[in-house]
Amino acid sequence: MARADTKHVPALGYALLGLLYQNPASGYDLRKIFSSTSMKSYSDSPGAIYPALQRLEKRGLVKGTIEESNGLRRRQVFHLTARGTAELRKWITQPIAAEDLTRGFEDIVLRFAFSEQTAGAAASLQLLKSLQEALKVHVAALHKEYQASHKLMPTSGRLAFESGMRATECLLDWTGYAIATYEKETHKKGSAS
Amino acid sequence: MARADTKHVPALGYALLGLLYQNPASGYDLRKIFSSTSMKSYSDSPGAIYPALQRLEKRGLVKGTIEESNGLRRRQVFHLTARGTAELRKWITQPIAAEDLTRGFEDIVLRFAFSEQTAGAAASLQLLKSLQEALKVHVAALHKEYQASHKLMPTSGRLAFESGMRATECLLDWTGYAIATYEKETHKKGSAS
DNA sequence: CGCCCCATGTAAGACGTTACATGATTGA
DNA sequence: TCAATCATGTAACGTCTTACATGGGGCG
Repeated sequence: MARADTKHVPALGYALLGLLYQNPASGYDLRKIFSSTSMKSYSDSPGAIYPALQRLEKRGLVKGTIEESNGLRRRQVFHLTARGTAELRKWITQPIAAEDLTRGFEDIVLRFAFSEQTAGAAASLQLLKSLQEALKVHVAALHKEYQASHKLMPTSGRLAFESGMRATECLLDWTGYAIATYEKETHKKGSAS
Repeated sequence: MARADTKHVPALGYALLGLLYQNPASGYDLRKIFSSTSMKSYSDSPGAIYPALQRLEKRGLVKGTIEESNGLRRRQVFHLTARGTAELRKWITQPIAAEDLTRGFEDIVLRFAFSEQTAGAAASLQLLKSLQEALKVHVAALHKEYQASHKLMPTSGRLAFESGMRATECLLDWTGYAIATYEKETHKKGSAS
């Protein structure tokens, strides 16, 4: 049994963990999820998924069980181990750092997507609020940089910069909407109990 | 001199080409641009940039000239070759495919950012219109998928999906704004000439 | 002298891409 | 029988990350 804590797990690994938390699945099932749903940002190629599952198994985060019964070729169905659940939860509930925003928002949105089932609605809400604060800071920094440099840029460069600002502001708006959605739900539950 | 046409150039390579088109620069200069401006999505680590420059030079897309004169350690300043300019222009002006939208929009925005200086305002406008059409199709597909699956998702999953839709719609809005900006400029120039 | 900035580079390892290989079953 | 689908895997290759190495110059 290998240690799971020291080594870095890449984004694809967490995507797999999150899906396996919902239902146990084979590599082939997971590939189909990536290729058929809008999770196309993750690779559905066998050369990515099967080695990734092997690594997760080596680290003790998932466990595969061979399913010989059915008529077709043997299938190996993976499910999360306790360590896998813990690792997933740790990834999701960790506080949002400024660096998390520098290279795209996909990882954070993925964390949020899995948060409710894995760590509960309270954790989802906390994640959203943390993200909202981080985004406010980030948007302010972008505006500052824009003020300083927009006059020096060609039109296409300036517009490209604006596209990044708009995308960030759009996500910030979304956090407000998502927080409102969660607070409404919590309120309903609160009044019902 | 190696052939430049057959092999794939990664995103970092194009980012370097685009920056070097604007001004010749050393690896260190380029690293500073990546680390200090909002182009932080590209790696500023020496282990990424120096090998990338070597590869570009091997392919004949850039040429480095050593600058021994100044007091400090030797600097190697790179500039684009004719082939490098051609490759950059080819990358920027190629039509937008549906797959270009599946994994984030960063590459396309980068293409647009460099388009005006490299290929002219007409090319920028064409790129925007092509992007606008592709995004319309993509947004429609996302809506369709949402209709089909949103009832089955937990709240956080549904909201995460919505965040992706909003981001895409936001970029679509931006294309409209950017096109208007360019058409206004063209109009000005047109009436002035 | 020690430390930081300039400036370039390499080595080990991890990860993803592409392409290929294998093998069973179903259906035209 | 040929193709497609199910299902798993490997090998070669390219690239990125992390960490280390080097070496000159200025400054306290």
